[in-house]
Amino acid sequence: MNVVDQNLSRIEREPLWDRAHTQLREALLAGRFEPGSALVLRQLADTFGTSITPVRDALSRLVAQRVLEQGPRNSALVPDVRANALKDLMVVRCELEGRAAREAALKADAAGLEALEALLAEMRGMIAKRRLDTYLDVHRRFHFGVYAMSGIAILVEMIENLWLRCGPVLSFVVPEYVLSLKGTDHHAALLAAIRAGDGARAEAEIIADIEEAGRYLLGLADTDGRIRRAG
Amino acid sequence: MNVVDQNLSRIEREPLWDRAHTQLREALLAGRFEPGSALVLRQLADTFGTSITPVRDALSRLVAQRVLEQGPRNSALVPDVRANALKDLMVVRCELEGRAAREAALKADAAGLEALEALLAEMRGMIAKRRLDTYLDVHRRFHFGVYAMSGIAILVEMIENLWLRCGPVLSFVVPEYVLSLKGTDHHAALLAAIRAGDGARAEAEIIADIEEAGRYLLGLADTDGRIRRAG
DNA sequence: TGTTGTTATTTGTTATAACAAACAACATAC
DNA sequence: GTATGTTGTTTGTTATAACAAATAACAACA
Repeated sequence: MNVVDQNLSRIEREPLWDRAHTQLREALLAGRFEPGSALVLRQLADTFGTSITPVRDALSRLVAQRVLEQGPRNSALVPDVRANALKDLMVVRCELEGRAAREAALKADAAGLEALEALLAEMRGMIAKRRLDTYLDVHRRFHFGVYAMSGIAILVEMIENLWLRCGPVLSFVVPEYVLSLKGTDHHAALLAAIRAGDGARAEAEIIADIEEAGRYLLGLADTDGRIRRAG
Repeated sequence: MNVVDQNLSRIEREPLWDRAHTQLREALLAGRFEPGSALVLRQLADTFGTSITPVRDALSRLVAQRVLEQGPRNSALVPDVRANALKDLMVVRCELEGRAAREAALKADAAGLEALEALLAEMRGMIAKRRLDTYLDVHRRFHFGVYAMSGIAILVEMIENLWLRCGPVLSFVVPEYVLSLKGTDHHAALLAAIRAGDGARAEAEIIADIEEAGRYLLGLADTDGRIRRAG
């Protein structure tokens, strides 16, 4: 078997548990599962059209990654991120993403800066055109573009995990929030700081960005600490 | 079935995959697997006396936690932590453990401080009596005692993962290293800073502790970046 | 000698069935 | 009426077999 065939078969023969893993992750992020509800093996197997084996595999991985919670009887629960948990997640995010931004400022190269600039412009365009559904995606690429610039793979990986654990809550920042931001564009300031090689300022900007969004989300919480979509 | 029986059955009926997961984790930490080697399902199933199903479950969880690496054909590989990877791990450890120490200084209570003091004394005693095999265990309890004091569960959990990912390398700090430390006792200084409520100093001490051990381990690396036991 | 094709073995993946604990609904006894 | 026991259902766990891809060993051929 030659190299071409190898690549072909590698693409078309993605394991079923991998597919299930990805689909579950996306559904989580999109908020298609009710927080606190249990994910049932046979039920998911039906919707995926597979046996329970790959589903069980995907769920156990998700639980191991703390993306899902472990309920009684080793069942997998959709995490319900309350105000308290979100606050803790934000603390760790500030710490890790702050460090990543600081490192990025030290290691920035021309090509990387240009790519980030393009993403920033794209974000601006989407806000201007009110394309808020796709804004989040570009926003995510911008953030992780910065983190990847740190050159520390483990750091990026752990930040990805944190974003996943914030769950659908992260998507709540649109649409109201983004539009309400007039003066402070932390993203632009972050990029400027990185370009200037100013690690401390880059860290401060990303932390400001995270904390601002965090305060907004926490403001959405009711007395139980449950966070509801603003729209 | 009454409550007593429930608890009994809950204890004696730990899932097989959980057992395998724990045993594999401990073996990893103890360095009983050769770095870079593949963990084979049927082989491990034989040694555990089970079918491959629970073993597969345990391995997939370990890979999801990044404690094991994912090799070709979705096989699970024993990670071989080289100098480069260790350096990155240390960066993230400094960031997270530094923050945890800082928070601990703000939230310390009398009972917790007393417990930490006892652990510190125990560590001193073990060094004095050259009981270096059990030293590491107390050392670990001291560190995580501090982190737990932060009150941020997510932070503690992520630090645990980092320690696991450092793998057997962490155990290399004994015996030579600990005995070579004369003047600087970062652990005592850390505890003093926490007692004084001085978060910045607590963070500085834990970072110094991590970086000192890191420098020692990096000094053990050969030209390939492979780290070998000093003893 | 070096390359190629074939076969046997290894090894992860998936479906399936048997199983056991937990849960819910319902009936029975006091 | 409340408590208790029974039964059926749900649901995660485990063993097993069939499967497919990769690898290794080896034979055949140029």
